[in-house]
Amino acid sequence: MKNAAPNSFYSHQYFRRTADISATANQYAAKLQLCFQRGPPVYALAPAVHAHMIASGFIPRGHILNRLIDFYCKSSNFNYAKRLFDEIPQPDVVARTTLIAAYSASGKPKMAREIFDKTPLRIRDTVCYNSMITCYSHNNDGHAAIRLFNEMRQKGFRPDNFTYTSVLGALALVADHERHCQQLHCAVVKSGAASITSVVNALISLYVKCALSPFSSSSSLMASARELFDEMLEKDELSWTTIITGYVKNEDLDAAREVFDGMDEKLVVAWNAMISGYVQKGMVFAVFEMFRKMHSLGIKHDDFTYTNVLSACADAELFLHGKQVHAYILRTEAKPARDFMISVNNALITLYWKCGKIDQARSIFDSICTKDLISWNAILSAYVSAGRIHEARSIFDQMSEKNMLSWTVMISGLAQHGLGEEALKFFNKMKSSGLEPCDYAFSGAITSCAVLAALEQGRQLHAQLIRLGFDSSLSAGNALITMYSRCGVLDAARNVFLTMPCLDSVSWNAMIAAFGQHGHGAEALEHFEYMLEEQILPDRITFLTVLSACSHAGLVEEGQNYFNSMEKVYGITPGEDHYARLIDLLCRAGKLMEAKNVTQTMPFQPGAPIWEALLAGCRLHGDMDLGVYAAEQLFEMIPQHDGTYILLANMFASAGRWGEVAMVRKFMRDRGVKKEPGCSWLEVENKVHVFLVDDTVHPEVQAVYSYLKELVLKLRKLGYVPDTKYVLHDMESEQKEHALSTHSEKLAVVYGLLKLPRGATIRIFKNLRICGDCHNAIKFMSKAEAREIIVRDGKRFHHFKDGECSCGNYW
DNA sequence: CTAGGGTTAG
Repeated sequence: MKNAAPNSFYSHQYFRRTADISATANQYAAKLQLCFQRGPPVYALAPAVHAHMIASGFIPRGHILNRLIDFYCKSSNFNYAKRLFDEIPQPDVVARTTLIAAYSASGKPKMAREIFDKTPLRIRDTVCYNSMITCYSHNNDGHAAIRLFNEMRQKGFRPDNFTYTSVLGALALVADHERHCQQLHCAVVKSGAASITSVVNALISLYVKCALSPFSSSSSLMASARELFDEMLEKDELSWTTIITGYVKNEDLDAAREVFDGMDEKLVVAWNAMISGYVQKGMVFAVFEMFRKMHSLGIKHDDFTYTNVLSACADAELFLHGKQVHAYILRTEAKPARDFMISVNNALITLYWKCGKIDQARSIFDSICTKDLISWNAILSAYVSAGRIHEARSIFDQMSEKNMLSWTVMISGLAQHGLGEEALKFFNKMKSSGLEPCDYAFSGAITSCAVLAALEQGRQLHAQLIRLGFDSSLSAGNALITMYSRCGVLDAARNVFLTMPCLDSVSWNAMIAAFGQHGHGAEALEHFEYMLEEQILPDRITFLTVLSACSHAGLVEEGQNYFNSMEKVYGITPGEDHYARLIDLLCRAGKLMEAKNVTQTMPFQPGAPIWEALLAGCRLHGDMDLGVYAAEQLFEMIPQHDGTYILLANMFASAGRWGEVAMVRKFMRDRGVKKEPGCSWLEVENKVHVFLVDDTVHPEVQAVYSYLKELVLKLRKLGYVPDTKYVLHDMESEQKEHALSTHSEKLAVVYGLLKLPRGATIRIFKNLRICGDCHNAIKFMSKAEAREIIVRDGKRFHHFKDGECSCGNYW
């Protein structure tokens, strides 16, 4: 808050003391002038001054009325200002310019233009043109601003300092090349404006903006900017901060710091610029150092300083530091000032939720008197990030104004919590509400397609993305890698990965996970090594994907080595999820005792994921005793989870111990645990077809059953023998074979064979893990029908071709 | 009445 007024200004005392029923026009003018000098908060006093005028029967006209209108505009009482304006029979150019500026500030260039066009040419002046040019520039329409500048000169108006400064700002919006800078630089010199400080400042900021463009060399343009700065005859506050922020934006903090250190009187703005540079680079301790130095030098922190420091704490999840800063603010700032610090409160909401304190974030939110859109979006993100979707929805519904971010937060939040259909509904609603989705919104929608395995829809989104020019977006690219991979098109995922202009750890993690899920362990590990070569540091997720990849491909030793290197080489302490994957890795290789040892030597008590991995390993290798032990632990921890019962029953069934199988099933019944029914689906002609186990719902299911019957006879001739140990019920063997033939994945594959054109790959998705007999049968189908069949089950992908599966029967 | 610098939401 610039020039914050003393507190007494918030009461009407100031006016009451000087109030005089016979105040003259000159006295009112003086009073308003005084308010104007005291800074922005005092604009809010317009109603008080106006009330006094009304009470004393004074009718404001001319200059005084204009100033009153200006004050109403600036204290966001715009509607009232407009009413006063409309009552003037023939408003002069000053009144009109005031309104143009107000429309400009509230992002309504069309309304501003309307006032401007209705202003007769004979009363127009340079200031009026300046306002309109600035309005275009503020609303990102550089070309319109430049057109108006040319028009103004054509009509004989002389540009002044303000004009040049504004127009340079507008030119910066459209210029992105070194050549532009040089041309404009020449034009400024020719116009004779090159000695005006504000014009040179604008020129410097033009060089800075062009330096940020990917088409030009940052260092040479910044060198030119610096030359302009060094040669300036009269530098003002803005000259210093423009060059400092220029360096900060171009990520040259050392150069910024050098200029900063050379300032005699360092302004708050300059401090804030430096701090924001350190925040963006994640240099938290440099941020704190600057914050403390300001304090010890007696330079007052303002709301920009606070928001910067708080966001540094939020990014680094330094909860205690953030809390201390919060306490410091409450101690230091006078109470009335707090209402003006909405940005600080918004930053506090973010601090608290990023540190996992959702309810504290909520109480900050509730304490804000006049919440803005950022407050609402911040609390929305808080609930979404915590998976509290219900509360998030209720916040979303309460919002009177929503912008792109509000929608995007909802879309990506729903997608990340597996609510793909809902997310896509929001994406479509957003479009129909007239908002153009940004690349983040797209990445949420694409993630939903990954969740739903909706390949066609995902492809369409990809096409739209390219049309809108978002194809170089990092977040959209990362989402596409995952989407194509999870829809079974590994090649497309790799193509996206290869054509992305830059990659971050998320991109690498997504690609490594894709190779891993498709059983390409070697490529996954190869990409991990490439990632290191590219100097991208692996994170917790990287190791989860690497360990999974090793597990899926049976690379036990490699996996163990990577696990051991986590802490030693990369300083990442393995969490429970990492241990669960290590155990999974060991179990699959039959090293059950080693896996059990890990559970005993781990630095924490084993939880459900650990026992689940162990139980799955015991089922695979028939270790009944250890399996039962693991299951008992799981019954204690998550008694309602159906997976435990199924794994245990499967384990007994494959050993032919039907008594125990029946017992497990009785347990399930007694405890009211329901098995999630098997369900498979595939896309045919852009429509999703779902098959349940023993399906009777799909309209064409009879044709599927009869073709399946035919097919099984054919497969038997090739050597297929139904493996009835995968049927959990104890029944006659013929019945068992029938039960096998109703599995949803078989139905879906057969539907694909019937409906998809010859040679087209069949892509099936299943909610649970694929059953052993189906796995075997589909191998035979791929040979008999000469088809590539890809099945994504609950854990991974199986590529069937020529009677073989990419998983090597190892899943 | 008009210009140019620093902040917060994924």
